[in-house]
Amino acid sequence: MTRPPSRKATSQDVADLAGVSRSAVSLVLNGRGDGNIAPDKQAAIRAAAAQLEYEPNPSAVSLRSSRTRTLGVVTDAIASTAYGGDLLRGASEAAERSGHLLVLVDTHYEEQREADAYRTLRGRRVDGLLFAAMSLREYAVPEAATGVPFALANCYDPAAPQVPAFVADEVAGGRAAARLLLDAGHRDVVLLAGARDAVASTLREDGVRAELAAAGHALRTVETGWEISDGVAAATTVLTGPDRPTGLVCANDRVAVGAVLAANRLGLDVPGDLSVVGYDDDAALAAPMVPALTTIALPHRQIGEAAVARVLDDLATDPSAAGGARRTGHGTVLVPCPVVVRDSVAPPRRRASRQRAGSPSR
Amino acid sequence: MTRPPSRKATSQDVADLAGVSRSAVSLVLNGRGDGNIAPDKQAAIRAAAAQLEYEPNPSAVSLRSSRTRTLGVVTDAIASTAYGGDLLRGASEAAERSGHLLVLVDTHYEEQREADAYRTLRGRRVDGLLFAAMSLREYAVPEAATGVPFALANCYDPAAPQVPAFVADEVAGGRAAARLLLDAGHRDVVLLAGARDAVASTLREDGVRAELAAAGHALRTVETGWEISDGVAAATTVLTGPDRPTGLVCANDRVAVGAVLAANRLGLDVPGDLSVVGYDDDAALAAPMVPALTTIALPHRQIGEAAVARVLDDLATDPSAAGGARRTGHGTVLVPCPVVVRDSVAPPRRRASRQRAGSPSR
DNA sequence: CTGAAAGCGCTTACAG
DNA sequence: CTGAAAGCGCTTACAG
Repeated sequence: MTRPPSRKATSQDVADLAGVSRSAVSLVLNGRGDGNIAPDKQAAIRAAAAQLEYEPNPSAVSLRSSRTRTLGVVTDAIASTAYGGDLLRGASEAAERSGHLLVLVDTHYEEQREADAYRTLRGRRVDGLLFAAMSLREYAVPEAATGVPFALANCYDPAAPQVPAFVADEVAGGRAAARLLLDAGHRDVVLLAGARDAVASTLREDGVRAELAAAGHALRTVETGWEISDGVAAATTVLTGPDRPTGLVCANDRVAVGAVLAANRLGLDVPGDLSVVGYDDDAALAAPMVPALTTIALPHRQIGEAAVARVLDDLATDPSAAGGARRTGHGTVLVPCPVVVRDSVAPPRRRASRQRAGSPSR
Repeated sequence: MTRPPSRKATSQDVADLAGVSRSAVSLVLNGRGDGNIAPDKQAAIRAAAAQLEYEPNPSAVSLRSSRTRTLGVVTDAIASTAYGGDLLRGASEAAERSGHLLVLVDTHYEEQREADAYRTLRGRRVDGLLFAAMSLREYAVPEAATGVPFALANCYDPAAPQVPAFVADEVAGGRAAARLLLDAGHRDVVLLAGARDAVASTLREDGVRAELAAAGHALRTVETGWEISDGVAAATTVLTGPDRPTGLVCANDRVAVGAVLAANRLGLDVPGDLSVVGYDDDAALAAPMVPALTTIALPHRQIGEAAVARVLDDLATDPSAAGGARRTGHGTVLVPCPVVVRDSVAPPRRRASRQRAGSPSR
């Protein structure tokens, strides 16, 4: 009891207090007491452990087990985006449930840092590895990431389709976005498509086009960027041009905000004169927007959860995994995108004459 | 050389390959070779280490040194916000520079999770601890956070002023925001103040008011929330009421976006008819907005960096810190908020008659 | 049913 | 200048 309070108790301290050996302490605290240790001694051990607030030294446990109960997460920039946090949240909750902790390295898109990140993490002897992308993209799994259970979140490697990868079902999301407008009665839809070099925009466009086509309608597409300003510019062009559409599907919520902004500046009301569908369900933008944005959510949290679950599963399945996982072909899994209905979609107003600019509807 | 490639090399492997003892390997690789080990043997050891890609097992090192080279970060929700990422980025870069890694636990504002978070992290024997708040607030340092170097980022404990705390200088930020408008020639300024219960809004308001007062002007204040929709509502009221101001200081960029939205709906141009200053320099909003928002940036990255540097410093200073830090009174440090000039502020238009709604200025 | 011993991989006195 | 030994805290065969 003269142990200074600042020093953490060891199993020896517990053994001394309970009057048993360290082995007994270990057995009991690891649930292998029954049949090995007398019940009263078990109770004494537990009591001593509780009194001393004993927690096994993880370095010692790791040294013995060659497991660190730690998962490495390398991300391209995910800690710097609002919805990236959701992915991390799903991941860390899944990890925590099984007693694992996440160690995060953010590379901010710098190639050099990425190589270092894997090296650092492997050096730390993480039990598994994850690469999480800020937004959907292709990703070439580097050599440094192999030899340990590994999964991809929000990205996939076309050259290594057997690597477990968890991505949003963007095509279905695009279909859902179009369906929202179709169900409200829109026929005349333009897609503010985002940047063409992003795979998400291509996939979403495929979905929107397919759904519209199935209903017998053509789709007009305008390539944009991903920012509010891109939405303003593109929407201004579309809304002042010929054949003004009654509905807009936007590449993401930021573009949708830009579209609303542009509409307002032109004296057009959303959703009265124009319906707008966003994408992402960005917490800072979609719900708080006026009008609140109807949008397609990205299942980032589930993606994070599923990716960690997979790594943990591989770890449990393959006892030798910590030293070099063998993976069999499993491939990419598509996680559905929930539809979030709010206030930016309404039936198209009967097209009479062009709405007069300058009569804001509220 | 028959070592399977999946097994990581140990110092024994290196010693065998170099033909020396493990001690020699340790000495050389830890920079204490000179004067102890013959130069040619040193070279042999380094070569062997490189060839085997030897990396010391961190569990073994930790067990011996009782240092994990790991810092625990508990956050209230920081991983779920865009600018929270900046804080984490600053923190992890500072940590990395000295060979430390960050382990992050996000509590999502759940009290219970917070207690668990500290417990988990302490159980992992982190060398130091940080609490990082998503936005400026007071924070009662819990018992579980003591006994190890500790710092607060983006928050402070009024009951424990000696705890190192790093926060933005919001008063100076508020002054700077007002100064921007004053310098452009505005006299008639309204503050869309955010929620009154937040300490940031109070501090910013003090700054704005002080700067205006020093110039001989009064300040009108409207309490709002923090979201786009709050900005829309408040700005609509202010802009349609008597004594329409020529300049608006907004509690944050989201409110500023709402203010611009409201102005546009009323047919008012920003910055032609109304100047708007934001706060936060939110990456998704400020620069991409149309017009790009002039705003006051939050120095989140520096805050994260400084907090980690402080913990690391305490760790280095106090050799017994890992087991129970003794801290002397240091208190809170204010980090300045940079001014970011973009396009949402202009000189006030000579007040003639009210600008006609419905003539968008571009 | 229980305790003594070995060993995970490292570093640091301590002998030679 | 170098190697053998001890020990960090744990768990798991292995004797008793």
